[in-house]
Amino acid sequence: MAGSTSSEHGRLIRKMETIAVLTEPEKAALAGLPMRLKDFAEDTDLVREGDTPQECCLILEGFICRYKLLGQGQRQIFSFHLPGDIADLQCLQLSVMDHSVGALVPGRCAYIPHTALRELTDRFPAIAAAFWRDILIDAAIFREWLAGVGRRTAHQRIAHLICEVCTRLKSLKLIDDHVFDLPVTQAELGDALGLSTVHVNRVLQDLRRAGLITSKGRRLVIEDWPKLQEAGDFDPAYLHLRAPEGR
Amino acid sequence: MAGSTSSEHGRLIRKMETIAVLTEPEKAALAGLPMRLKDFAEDTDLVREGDTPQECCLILEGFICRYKLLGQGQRQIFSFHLPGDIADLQCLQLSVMDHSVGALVPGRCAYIPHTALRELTDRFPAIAAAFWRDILIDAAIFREWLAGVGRRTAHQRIAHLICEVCTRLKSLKLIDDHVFDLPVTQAELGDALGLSTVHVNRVLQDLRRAGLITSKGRRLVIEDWPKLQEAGDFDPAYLHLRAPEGR
DNA sequence: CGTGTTATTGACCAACATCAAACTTAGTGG
DNA sequence: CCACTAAGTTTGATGTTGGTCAATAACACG
Repeated sequence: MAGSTSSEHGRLIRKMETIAVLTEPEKAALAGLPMRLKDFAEDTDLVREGDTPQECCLILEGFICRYKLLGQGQRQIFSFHLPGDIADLQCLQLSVMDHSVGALVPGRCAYIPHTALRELTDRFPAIAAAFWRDILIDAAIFREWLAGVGRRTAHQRIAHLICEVCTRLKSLKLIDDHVFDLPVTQAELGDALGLSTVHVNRVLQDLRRAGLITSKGRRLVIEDWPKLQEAGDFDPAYLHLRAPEGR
Repeated sequence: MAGSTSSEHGRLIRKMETIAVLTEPEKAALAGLPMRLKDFAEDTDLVREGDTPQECCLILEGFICRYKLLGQGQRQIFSFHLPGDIADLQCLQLSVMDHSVGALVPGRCAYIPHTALRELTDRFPAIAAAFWRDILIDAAIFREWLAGVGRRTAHQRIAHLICEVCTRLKSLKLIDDHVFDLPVTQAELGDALGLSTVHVNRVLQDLRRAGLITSKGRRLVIEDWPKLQEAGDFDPAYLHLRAPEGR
């Protein structure tokens, strides 16, 4: 815990700052958190339904999702997570996982012992509050997805998701324009949005044809943000971002 | 804070006990919470999207839901709440509401000032933890609904919801068999499950014809729990109930 | 260059939506 | 106790979104 902060801890601190204002001692405490680093391959489960983990999993690099397999072998993806997110913060309070956390691309994460996190939240109520906020924002995103899958058309859902990911990347300062990687297959998009792969493909083509987006490989460019936002009925209020996060 | 506990506070304590073990001092503190009682009529909003409440709303009597209106005038219901639930616990941390809380039938609630709740959570970490747990369970229910709307058929979704409500009522000891009131119109069921009213109606008829349920008015009887549970792909694990809650 | 994964296409189909009307039920007031 | 009314439920006919299946084309990688 010298003066310098590792890039791993920096990721976490930057993320925390998108949801709360941190004092120097709080940042220092975060920077002192013990971390067990781990590289992971594509399609690895970082945590699995039924597990009772003793550590939380901070994403450092990559793109991961939370999901559950249903009775008939179908999959529902609940959320995507970006570097800086702690994907299983919930297991601090709910010991047994009711869903899994899986990597969509190779990446790197840091396991942080529950004991260290508990000590941190005991010493710094502001950090506890920030975690609490984070979990609530998580839930707000579930609600928004629920609204999408329940009541929005396939076109709206896909446009909405693209807007959401872009907005979150910007708030984390991982990008500053409307160009980013969406390292997700169309099948995975379907599992997140409650659509078939084929339909995802067709809708994406529509959005491209309409000039709202372009994409080569996983690189995605939002060509017309206002129209995409409108097409997706997207209002970022539910993300509860601290800073105004621009269009 | 005499020895006796009002029935209002009792409701809250009973609910809290479904998610955590409480000591006597903790129960006493809950019993001492200031409450502003209010009766409400059907179709009233108790809290509205965009509000920044200074009180939380504890349900004492009735059946309420959280919902959001979407761009095209459609409605998505996110959750149903039973007596004992604090429907907008989240506004303790996220000041502005991103959705509304509405009454489906006349009932009664108690508004509890945020200040009192904050003082409580400061003094009793176990209560803070219980609130935290409650919010996480809330999120788990959103995920389960998301999985339903995304990947389950209309028949599964409806069966699943009936199982869920019954299970939660039992955990709150508001019923002890498989008979209960579901004071919700078919239109409202549709808004919760992402279905049209007409389709809800037809599926309910199917479930009745198959002998899984019967209903007269809002009174619903689960005639064949094992089959209904199977039809709904229902596994109560996601509710994270403390006590084993019956078959 | 193969080889496996992902994207794209086409033909066809099913689940569920929409629209509109009729029927029930539960209140309400006389 | 009986009309009257409004809300909710049920039914039928018809339409559409999006699913399924199966084949082909594009890539990415060793």
